[in-house]
Amino acid sequence: MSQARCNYHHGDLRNALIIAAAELIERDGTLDFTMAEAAARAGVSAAAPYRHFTDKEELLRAVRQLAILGLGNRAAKTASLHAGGCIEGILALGHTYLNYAREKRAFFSLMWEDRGNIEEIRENVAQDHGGFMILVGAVKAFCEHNSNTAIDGVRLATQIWSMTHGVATLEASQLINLFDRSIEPEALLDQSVRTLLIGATEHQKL
Amino acid sequence: MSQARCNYHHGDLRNALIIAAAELIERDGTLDFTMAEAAARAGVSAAAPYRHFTDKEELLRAVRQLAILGLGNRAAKTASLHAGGCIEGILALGHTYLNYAREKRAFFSLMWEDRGNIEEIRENVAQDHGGFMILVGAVKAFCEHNSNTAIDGVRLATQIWSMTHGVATLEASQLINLFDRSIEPEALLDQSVRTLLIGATEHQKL
DNA sequence: CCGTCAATGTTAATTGTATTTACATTTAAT
DNA sequence: ATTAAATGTAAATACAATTAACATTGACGG
Repeated sequence: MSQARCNYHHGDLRNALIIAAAELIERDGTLDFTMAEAAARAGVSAAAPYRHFTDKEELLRAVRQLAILGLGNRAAKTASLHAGGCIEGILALGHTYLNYAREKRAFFSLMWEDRGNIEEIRENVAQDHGGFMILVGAVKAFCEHNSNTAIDGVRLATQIWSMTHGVATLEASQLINLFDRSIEPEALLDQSVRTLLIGATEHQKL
Repeated sequence: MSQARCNYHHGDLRNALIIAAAELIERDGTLDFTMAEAAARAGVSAAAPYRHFTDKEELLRAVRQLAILGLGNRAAKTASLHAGGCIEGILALGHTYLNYAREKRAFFSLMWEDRGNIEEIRENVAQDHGGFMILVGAVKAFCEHNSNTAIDGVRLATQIWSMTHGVATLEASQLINLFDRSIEPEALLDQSVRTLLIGATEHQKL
């Protein structure tokens, strides 16, 4: 049943198509694979995908979910490697994000790409919850370790996410070091995040 | 000569097409206008555009330049309204960026969108020079006013750009306040930028 | 002023890809 | 076993980009 195609029916075409699409995106580094290509890769005819997705958009959205999940998983793995509350864990999450943007450029951009359905993106990102919540957890732990309970963890995490997202997107477009070749994205990000964290706790002390 | 179409020849079709495309993008909020639509809006046949652009990509790139220029102009205007060296001027530049991302969502995303030609984006952004350099100028002035000449202005400006870009892109996707409805993008950005600026000068003092 | 070329338009293909239609095969439930 | 729902297939369709073949215009040398 969950076997590959025996005969006429595929058995798990929906997922096979998502994977095929992901592979094509990965291979070409763009989102413009054709439905027929994805179908062929899954071993079915060009029209078959329409039994599972109303259109290419919907398939793309499914791949997007996969991409978001993928980043969330990496984040979880990274978080597990660091003691709670230490600044290094937070920095490592940033590196994970940055590396994902580099290694999976097409997926990364797909995640945020507006195909006229922003609500969809919000749902996906919120649904996952994993990625961002992992960061929130790490930030809150850091604040506690620094006797700072007044500043809101979600707010500080949002600042850090924004910073990281900015560096990652600019880096993905090879713009981050456009005006200064010597800038290294991770170093720049680390320094910025440190400043944000320390700044947050210092303001607290005032 | 630079008049609108008298008869057969348009006179300035290239620019007319860029403007038509920009209008369509603005109107629909997406990049998927058709060449025929743009051509019709410029009052010519569907094939005419190909005398001026090898393909839709090239037209899109021209619009991108326009978009980058547009942001640069806004930044220049903003900068002119503030005394050099004051932190408010830098914050105002951030607001300008953020507003551009909101008001011209499709243009804004077009600026960074990878259509397989990243080098092109780099050239456009570098060429303009205006936008980023305005920020660098403001940051350097701030550093001087704070007797801080050791930290590199370009580097600090890159941090601020990244932060701003992150907030702007997340806001454009309506994600910035996904986990905390009460977050206001400008306030979050202001706070972050202040922290980065102050952090930079304080580290300097150590 | 006239003839010719290059530039720029036009209309009518051509092509590639998404999507739909009409029909076929399976599966699953009664 | 029979039949309805699900899932495939092959053969249209529809649309948008792009190209081809032909037309008009303006500039320029004679």
